[in-house]
Amino acid sequence: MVTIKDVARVAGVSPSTVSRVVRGQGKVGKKCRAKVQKIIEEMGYRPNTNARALVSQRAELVGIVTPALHKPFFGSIAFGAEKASRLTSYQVMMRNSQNDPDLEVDAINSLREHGCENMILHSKFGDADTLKSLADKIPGLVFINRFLPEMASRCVWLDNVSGGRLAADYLFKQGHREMAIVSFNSNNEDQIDRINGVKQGLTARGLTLPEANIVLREDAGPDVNNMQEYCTHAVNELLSRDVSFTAIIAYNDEMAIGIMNALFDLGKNVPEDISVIGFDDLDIAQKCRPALTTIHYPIVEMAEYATKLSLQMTLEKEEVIGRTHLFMPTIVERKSVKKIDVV
Amino acid sequence: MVTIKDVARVAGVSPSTVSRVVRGQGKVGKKCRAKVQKIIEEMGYRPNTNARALVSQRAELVGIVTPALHKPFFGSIAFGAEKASRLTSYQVMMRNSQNDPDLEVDAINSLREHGCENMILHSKFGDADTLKSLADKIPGLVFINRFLPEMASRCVWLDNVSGGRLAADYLFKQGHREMAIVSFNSNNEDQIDRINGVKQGLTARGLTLPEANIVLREDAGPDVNNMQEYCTHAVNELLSRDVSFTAIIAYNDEMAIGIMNALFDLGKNVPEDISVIGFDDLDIAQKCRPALTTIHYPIVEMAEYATKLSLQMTLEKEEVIGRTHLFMPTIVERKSVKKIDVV
DNA sequence: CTGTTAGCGCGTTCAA
DNA sequence: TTGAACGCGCTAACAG
Repeated sequence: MVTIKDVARVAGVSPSTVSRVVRGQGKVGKKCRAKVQKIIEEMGYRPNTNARALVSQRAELVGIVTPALHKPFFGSIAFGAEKASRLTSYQVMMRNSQNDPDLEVDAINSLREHGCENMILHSKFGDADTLKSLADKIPGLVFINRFLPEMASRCVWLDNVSGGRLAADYLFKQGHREMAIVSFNSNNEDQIDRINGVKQGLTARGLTLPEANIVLREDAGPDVNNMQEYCTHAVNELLSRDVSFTAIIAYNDEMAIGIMNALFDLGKNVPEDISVIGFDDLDIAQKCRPALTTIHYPIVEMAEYATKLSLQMTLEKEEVIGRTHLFMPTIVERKSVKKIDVV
Repeated sequence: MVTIKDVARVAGVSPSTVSRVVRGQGKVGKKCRAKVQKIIEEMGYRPNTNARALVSQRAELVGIVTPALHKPFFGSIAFGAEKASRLTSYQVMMRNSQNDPDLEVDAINSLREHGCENMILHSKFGDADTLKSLADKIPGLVFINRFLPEMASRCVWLDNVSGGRLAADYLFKQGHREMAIVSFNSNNEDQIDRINGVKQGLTARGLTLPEANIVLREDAGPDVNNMQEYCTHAVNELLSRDVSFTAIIAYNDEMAIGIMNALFDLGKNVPEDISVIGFDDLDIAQKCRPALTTIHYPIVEMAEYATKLSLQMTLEKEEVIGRTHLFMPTIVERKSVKKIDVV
């Protein structure tokens, strides 16, 4: 391993000078700089990041903590963060939290031991006080996909209410007047927002959504293991209630597909018999048949933005306060919603 | 930040003693150890990994380099590696290579600057010489999903030939006698192996696969951007050749789904009219309809194994040479293959 | 069993 | 414009 001393010796200068050349800072004579630069390249010298982190008390590290990286939604967060980091000299370090608040704290702490000051945290279940105390210690901590009013300027999140409204509006424009919702009932606030958005959209059109048209289950959250089973139960439940609807609004794409499958298994056609709309716009939404009409969640862009925000918070003087970072979803029209002629 | 000196001062001992307690090594008096331990916990002391890495010349880091983390297959590699790392004190650092050999080398080098000695590399296009010279410098470099004969003991890979054979065998048992293959034609050796496997399977049954039943395209590899378009073209091509077959063997699940969609768009039913079989067993395979019969690729287990292997190579004395690490695929039976009664 | 010393590679003073 | 000296937090070698 070639060190700064090696370069200095060969170049006939002091380590300090090499250091100045490497960092492009400080006054160095023109000729001297060129010579040192040349030798650096010849010897293939690369600064030791550990030594740097030690002396400067900051590692150029972006930490990512998400529930499970093999899920495309979270993989996209990692992808976006890496994309943004690559523009700088920062590296990405990651940990899965498995949605366990304790593991989450473990993950964060172990990242901190590495001098990681920049972190993107996807936490749905960590309690606000814990997160607040973490944020006080970690200057570059940013929350993705969660809104904490007391730390609004660190939150990069999506307007789920708008997403719900978008779904209701779109269905209305396609001629639908009676809709149903299949979602979860957990601590996760996203689905509450999405449902409220749907209700708002309908109210604005002078329509209402009967409570019987909403299917929720107490014992499940978005990370339920057997999604298909859950959806099959939910669809059966909905049909057994004997309420009327022409479209189902799903909590997300995964559920939408589970619902389409359940309907398929019951011999019902989507969208001919029943329309279905999703949320997230995962890859799978364009790969299933019928291709899923859904609400696009710009997660890669959000992760890139979150990473840049985090970097800005630690690198620049100006505080990024007084505003939050709210992204807007959009609708992606595909084939799972039928156009109904309004009489 | 609380340092080893702080703990030493409060405990009334020397930093070395604290160090011994922390690492659980060396001789420390029973009472002394207990006291130091208590103070460590009270003060919330955590060793600075950068200082450790600096002095020991090795960081406890597992680096992962894959083409693109937002794809579930690669996300699963990261997931598996993290899962294995979490059992130790190692952290995971990751980079996307975007299938670009230059970016790949960049990624590896920047990982090395962090003292990362353990790396899991998913490289399909890096040339053998480059990889060999990398391997000489990086003691814990492991290749996943690639076989390099000269570095066999560092390769954790899948028996693609067996996978192809498995597909052919299964189809044969379901009564199929005439099959078609839709795949790619790039430098990637996987598809060649898989096709050879299919041929082997058929040969063993006394059957042959006419070349006209194989559709490949020169200008595309597994990372083709518009998979659906590619599959639609491929299916049209196959049908226009007017060859006879009852089942299509796809290169992977993504293609299989593209093929099913193309058939669907042409008004053909899977599996009633044509059977389809995939490869990989991604999440999507069980979520599409008909659910996809496919060859299971145990990628998470392989990534875990690769990580442990890498750790073993750097931590333990015994060399892990003289054998390679070949995983076997299995078949997962779902709904996309029709059972044909053999007359 | 415990403490002292030295040094990992680097950035940051402060003198020259 | 350049160099020498110091210390970041820790471990290893040695001394006691």
